[in-house]
Amino acid sequence: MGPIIGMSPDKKAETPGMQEERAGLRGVCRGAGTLPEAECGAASPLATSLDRGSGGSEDEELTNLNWLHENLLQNFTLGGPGVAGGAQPSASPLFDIEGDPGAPQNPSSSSSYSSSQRDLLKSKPPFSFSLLIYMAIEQSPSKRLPVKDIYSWILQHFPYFSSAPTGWKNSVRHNLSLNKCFRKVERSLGKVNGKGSLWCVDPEYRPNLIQALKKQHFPAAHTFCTPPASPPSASSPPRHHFLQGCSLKGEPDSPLDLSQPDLVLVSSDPKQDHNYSSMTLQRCSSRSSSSSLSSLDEGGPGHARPRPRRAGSEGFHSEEEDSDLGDRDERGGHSRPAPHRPSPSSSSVKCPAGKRARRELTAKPELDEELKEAAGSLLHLAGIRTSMELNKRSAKSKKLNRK
DNA sequence: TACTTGATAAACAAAT
DNA sequence: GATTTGTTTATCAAGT
Repeated sequence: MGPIIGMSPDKKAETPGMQEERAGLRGVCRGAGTLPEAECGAASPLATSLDRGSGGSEDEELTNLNWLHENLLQNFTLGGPGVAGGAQPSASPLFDIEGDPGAPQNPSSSSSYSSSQRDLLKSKPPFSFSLLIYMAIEQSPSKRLPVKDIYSWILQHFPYFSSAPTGWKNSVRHNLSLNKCFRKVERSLGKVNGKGSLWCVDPEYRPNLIQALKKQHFPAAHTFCTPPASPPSASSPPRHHFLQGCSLKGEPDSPLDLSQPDLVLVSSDPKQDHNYSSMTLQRCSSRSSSSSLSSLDEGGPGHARPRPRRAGSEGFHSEEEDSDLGDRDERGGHSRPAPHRPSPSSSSVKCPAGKRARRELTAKPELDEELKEAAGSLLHLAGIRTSMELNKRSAKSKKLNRK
């Protein structure tokens, strides 16, 4: 996905107002989208272009993702009751960031938001479907949702889809099926209501998803900034209502702890923001063309190497893990078949049954805790590593820009 | 140019 | 039988 928009030209045409919105938001983002040093923490060695301040070029302004933050902020602070699937925004750090239910968090209903900002809500979300799904799932109390509720969540938070052709649902299902980050779990026994299974996030990939999410959301590298010791200053722009709250709340191991935007490296380089390939973190194996984060553990294009053992996915793990090797190696390590070319060996390569079997295993809560810890550790390590790496790149691109 | 990634469309099967 | 869900394949655009 390209930066900011990431949609095909025809899709650009679908949202003709985007450019104006972006232009309009530039002003907004200047004020609300940048990270004050104080918030990021002066001690952070990972300051990025956003933090570098207003010295950025016009081009940088156009390409920076601050407006995404705005969008995200707005979308995630939309909150509101009645999220399908039991997702309860108000109970989520994403929605009730500061634990203040009374806080005005609904920009769409707030007159303080410009029409362009509201329009932005109706523009195509700058998140891949994987991330949307991830957010939806993680927003649910049980961390698992049926497809239908994933639809609902997306619809509710990204009104763009309400008017979009229904193909997006197909894409959602497609992503769920193909993206290893998501796993299917059976509905709890006795609960026969509803079709299909529940979907949850594979803890193993949670850090990857979080990182990808952060990369899209928070280009400013406030990586590993410690949570602010003091409450947000009154001068903080609206955006920080989200961010600060995020960093204030936060159990370290909380899944999709967007309440910790600082935990994961974020590159300020727009060119990197959507470049999952730049991630050095353990990554999802490629499962398909549309598997987001799909090359996370590829080790390189076309590398059919054994996947690293899981750092802790026992929640979904079983003896099937053995077949999982085969499964994932076959599907992931196999890498993606050459584009536009049917894979002749697909019958021997694919192992949907194995995946199904694995997916049907339900997570064990006690193990899930371990997974969360493991994920947290991974996330931490990965964040440090990638941030340093990306900082290098950032410096490099800076050099190039000067030339 | 080749490759990766994400989006989209479509077809199909199974479940409800 | 219609709809929903899940899987798979193919194609395209954009970025590297």
